[in-house]
Amino acid sequence: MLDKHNIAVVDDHTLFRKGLISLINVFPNFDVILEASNGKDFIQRLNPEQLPEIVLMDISMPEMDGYATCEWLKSHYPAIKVLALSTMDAETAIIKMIRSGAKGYIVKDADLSELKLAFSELLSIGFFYNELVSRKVIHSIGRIVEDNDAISALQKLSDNELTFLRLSCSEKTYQEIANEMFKSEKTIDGYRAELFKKLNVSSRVGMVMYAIKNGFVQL
Amino acid sequence: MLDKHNIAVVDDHTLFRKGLISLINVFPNFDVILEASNGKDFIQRLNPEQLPEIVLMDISMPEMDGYATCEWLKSHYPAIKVLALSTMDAETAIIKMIRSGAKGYIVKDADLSELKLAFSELLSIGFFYNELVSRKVIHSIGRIVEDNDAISALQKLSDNELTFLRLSCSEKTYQEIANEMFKSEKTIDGYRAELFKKLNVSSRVGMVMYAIKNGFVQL
DNA sequence: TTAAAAATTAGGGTTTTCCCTGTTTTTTTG
DNA sequence: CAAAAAAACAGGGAAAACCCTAATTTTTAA
Repeated sequence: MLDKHNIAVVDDHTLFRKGLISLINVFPNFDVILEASNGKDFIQRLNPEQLPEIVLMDISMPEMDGYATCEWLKSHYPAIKVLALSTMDAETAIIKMIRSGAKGYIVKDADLSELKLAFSELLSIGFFYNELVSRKVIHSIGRIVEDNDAISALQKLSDNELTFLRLSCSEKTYQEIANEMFKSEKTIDGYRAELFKKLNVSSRVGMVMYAIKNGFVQL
Repeated sequence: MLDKHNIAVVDDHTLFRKGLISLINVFPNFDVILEASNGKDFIQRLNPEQLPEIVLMDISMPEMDGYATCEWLKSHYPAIKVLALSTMDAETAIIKMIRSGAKGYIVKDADLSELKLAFSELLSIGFFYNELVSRKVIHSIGRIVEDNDAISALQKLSDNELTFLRLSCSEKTYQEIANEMFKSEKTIDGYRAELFKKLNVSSRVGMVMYAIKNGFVQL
């Protein structure tokens, strides 16, 4: 009898999670020993006596998202490998997740063989960067080399910029946003200009779409 | 040996679909006989010799989405019951799907027992409206009664309005959109005004957010 | 405790968006 | 065909968004 590898699955969509677990348990050498609906839930359930080797983790989750959970794991259990799982193939999401310490990235419409491959690679060579991820990463690095504005997407936004960004995803005017943030209109105009640069957009619509695409606001 | 009920599963996310199928096949009296990755694929694979009784169908899919597929089924195989499956609990999505002929609606973070219940109800009483759906529907009807602007969200948009809406989800100016559509700026301004009314918004940002939220554009 | 850096505020001008009202053209329908 | 409805187009004006440059205040760090 071969020893099975322990897997954890963290995803807020119950049906998806249960389905995934059911699929994984069919693999002869993998065993799901832990499931959780978000990062906080996961940390609570994590039993130091029986740690998973691999955590299949969704990015967008309530309470505590994939990025934060990944960061937490990196500092608390660096040996545990996170395989990020997402519908988004947005470059920033992938880069951000890898920066947070994920060892691999797989999209939800991958097929079963790819998931199995990802598990194997994670255990053998410690990471799984498929063609999609490689392409995005190279693209990102390429852009950093040829145009160092483009790190922008990964630059952190200040609290005020973030608040402004969120408030901009509405029908409020900049003036109204200024009032709400107790700042002058000119300050808000500064946030706008700064965000346009950082996010590489040139209109409020572009900014809002960026915010939605990258999960800064939820609809 | 009891006769099993035939199920079809239509979802573009392979991992999710496979997982779901694996889950359903555990149910003793349900059997997945057909899977497809979108509406077009589903219609192609549909075998009149062996029709499913229930189709578990995602809403947002490439090529042909849940609404269109549902409409097609309503006119071609009215006996087949569609159980809409979505991450969105947006009111408009639910209403729109039900209008398209879906007999039930279930969210992806429902639990397994709810899925089973939905199947049973569909077969016994022909529909499954859980508490969530009922609430949304009632809310929607309520709004229609007290404020008949609100049907707006469900009013159809003309082809030009739809094209304009999609093009607006970008950093293009209205002038650029006008050129692209070979229309005068004033005509485009008319589309804008009409959409503001229909979608009940008052700014381009609001319009764009509506479009994204309701799947008129994908990010 | 200063010098440097970052954040906030300002002035002022251009473009785009928004919102009226009304005319002309095209399409639909009795 | 003629009336009605829908679509396209227009003028013009106000508000909001956008985009410079630059001064002042606050924070950071040598």
